[in-house]
Amino acid sequence: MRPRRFDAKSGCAVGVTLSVIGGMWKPLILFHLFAGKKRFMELSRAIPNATQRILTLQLRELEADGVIVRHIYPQIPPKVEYEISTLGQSLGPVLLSLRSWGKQHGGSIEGVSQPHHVPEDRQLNACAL
Amino acid sequence: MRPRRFDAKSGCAVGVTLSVIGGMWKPLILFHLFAGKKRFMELSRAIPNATQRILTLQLRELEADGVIVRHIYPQIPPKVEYEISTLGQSLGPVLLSLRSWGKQHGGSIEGVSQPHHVPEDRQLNACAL
DNA sequence: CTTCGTGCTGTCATAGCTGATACTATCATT
DNA sequence: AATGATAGTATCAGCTATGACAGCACGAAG
Repeated sequence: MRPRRFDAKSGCAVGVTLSVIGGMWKPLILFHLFAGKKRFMELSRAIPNATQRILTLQLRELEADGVIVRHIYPQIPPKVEYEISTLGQSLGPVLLSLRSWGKQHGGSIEGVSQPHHVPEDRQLNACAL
Repeated sequence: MRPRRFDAKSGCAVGVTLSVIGGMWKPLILFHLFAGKKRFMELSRAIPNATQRILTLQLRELEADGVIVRHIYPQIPPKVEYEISTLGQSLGPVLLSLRSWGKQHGGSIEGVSQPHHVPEDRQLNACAL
């Protein structure tokens, strides 16, 4: 009775997938990692609106779900790289599907079509997804 | 700055799509409606774990997003039918994509693979999606 | 006259997700 | 000695989604 993240509780396969990609920043992270392995601070800079704490949490969840792999280099200063796993690769088409629907029909959705007055610091966030 | 439901805040198209289908019972509702138009109580009986209030809210959101259409028959007792809209039809492939990924890889995801002690009344919820 | 069915709506409560801010350890650089 | 970089933790707080429960308006059925 502990709703794991999203709606895995639905019990259906759709819920499973949503629980994996359904974090506030998960799609963003995934798309960045699809472009290649990245270090923690690279991701942090790429997604400035997510605090480091959130980023850590989301990365841990993605890792726990097996869609990304964490490589730790025991150096000083520490170095950690995140990489899409094989399982993560298989999420590609799903994310593309979600993206293309959002692109095609997003304009029809009210509350999204009017970004009215988006603070400039939020623009950085507007990814090319 | 009002996070509409899910992560439309992400600003990316994926977030738009997730904000549309990303409710606890939205996928379930959508799949039931894909099978044909349904009355409110039919949906309520088909998804017994969702309270009527939640069902109403989710249906309203889906309607606001334009993916379902609500037909009101001014009768006594009232009769309301919900139907997938044209826009909603276009969500079909997306949901199928999500479902097939969940089916294929859901087993690898920990925390989902062990439904340990699912109360029987929750089983009804386990849809064939 | 009381109950039932329908399609909601209102109130209250809770729990999880998210955010801001500060802090840590270690070494390199200045 | 002071600062910075890295990869996070810790703590506190709030928002939001979800849930349980009750009520309502209206007519039909008994």
